[in-house]
Amino acid sequence: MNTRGPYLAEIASLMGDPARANMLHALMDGRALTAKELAWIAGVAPQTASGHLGKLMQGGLLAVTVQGRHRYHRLTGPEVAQALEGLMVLAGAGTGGRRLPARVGAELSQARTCYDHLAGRLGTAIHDALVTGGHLAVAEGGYGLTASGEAVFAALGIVLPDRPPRRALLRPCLDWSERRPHLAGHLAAALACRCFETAWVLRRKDSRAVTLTQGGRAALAAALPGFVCDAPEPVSRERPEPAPACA
Amino acid sequence: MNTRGPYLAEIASLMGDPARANMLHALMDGRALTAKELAWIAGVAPQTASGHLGKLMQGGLLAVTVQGRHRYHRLTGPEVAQALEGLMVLAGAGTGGRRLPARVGAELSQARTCYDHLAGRLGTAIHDALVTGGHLAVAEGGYGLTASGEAVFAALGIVLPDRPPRRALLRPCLDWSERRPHLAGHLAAALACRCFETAWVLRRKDSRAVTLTQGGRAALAAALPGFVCDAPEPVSRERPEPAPACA
DNA sequence: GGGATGTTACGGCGAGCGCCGTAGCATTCG
DNA sequence: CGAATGCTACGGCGCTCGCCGTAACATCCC
Repeated sequence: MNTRGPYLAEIASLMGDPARANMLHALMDGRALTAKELAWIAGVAPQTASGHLGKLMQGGLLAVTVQGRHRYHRLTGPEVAQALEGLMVLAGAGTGGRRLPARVGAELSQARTCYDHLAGRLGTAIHDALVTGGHLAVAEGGYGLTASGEAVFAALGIVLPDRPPRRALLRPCLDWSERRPHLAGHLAAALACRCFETAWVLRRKDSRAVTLTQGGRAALAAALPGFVCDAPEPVSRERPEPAPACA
Repeated sequence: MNTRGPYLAEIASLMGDPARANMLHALMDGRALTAKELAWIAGVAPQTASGHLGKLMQGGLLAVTVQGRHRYHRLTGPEVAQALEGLMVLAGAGTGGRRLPARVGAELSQARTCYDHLAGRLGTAIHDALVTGGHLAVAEGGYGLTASGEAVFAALGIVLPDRPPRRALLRPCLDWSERRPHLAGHLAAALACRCFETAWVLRRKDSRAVTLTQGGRAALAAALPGFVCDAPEPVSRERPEPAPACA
């Protein structure tokens, strides 16, 4: 008989409430937010949000770090983000595609963060350039780097871990807007981090959408021959944040 | 603001009902079942099941093919199975691991089907042997084969498609029980199909668990040096089905 | 054609749960 | 210390939705 269904339903129903789904979606960029921020994002009162957050924590989807009178909530790990992405692939295809409100959809699918790495056309462009350049090798739990690949990351100013990290070095992650893989994993996170540090890529406020600057485009193309990303300069309605701290 | 949350919640809540989750879980082996069978699996009356199936179809998760007075329901595609697997990774980790009822869990995590390919320890063993043998190459939308890899599949009696199929040739898929990747994609499906044809692997009744026979172990090891799978011969409580038809 | 089977449509019952108001606890700041 | 802020606990309201009984329709078998 079917013994796993109930557990599956337990997790899915946690994500199946609009308020909770909004919260989880907002946390997919890997940052930690307070209960009040999440309440605002979900469009409910703080008391309601508190209840939701409790359930999500009990379900193991969220972890919390207390800092003074603030409680910062974050996804417990990349698996959670990946599960959410898997659902968004279906939500995007949904009843037949055209469900993204035009502008927001365009910005998000152009370039965004996915948990702690880059996604959207930008993310898949990086993936494709590394693939066609022969910089990736199939390794135990995902991708590894060839010699030329190590050179590319060195040129980008990213130091490779001397010991293989617990988390996979690089790993494909299905992009819900492009329906093709982008790169996740330790190095993908390091790359995203580097991009924010150097202001090659800028975060936007209240959105997972990000912006590739002209400098960033040049820097990536220099270190990574074959990189092309059609992302246009932003119309800059709301000005992007200055390079934020990078944990 | 957050515009994708609602769509995400819509899909997740479809999976968030125990009855529907059981149905989806049962369909993850890629076969098509009738409404009555699904009703029995979910433990509800046929009328109730009909309602659930209607919702799942409207949500785009299920497709139906009518055959006489029977209506066969199946997942609309591998994306659905992958989204479900993503959730099962979380459900397995859940509140802390030990949630699988011992025996069923052991059988399922030993070897099972995942939509249309092999998973569990068997699936990851095949993946690992191909990786360490250097038979896989990173390709556009997933993995490709090296020359030696093509030889392996030829030795297994699998003909490679002469034109690249729409679906990725090979693609890693996170295994919820092993928490490591196994192989999905066109060739993985072909391999599973071949395994059932030749009775290298036998399906079990009413379960996604499968059994690697001695002959299968020998055949895989012969074509794929480095393949080791600790799967024991089954205790054979319920005898496995004879090799079923393979679409 | 008549009965059996598989499936869907409708309606009412009941429970679960999301929502917020009030209240209480911890932390920070003036 | 007292006020303000962030968050959680509790309780009641209201609505949704899962469930099944009855009924209707289509298909198959004899």
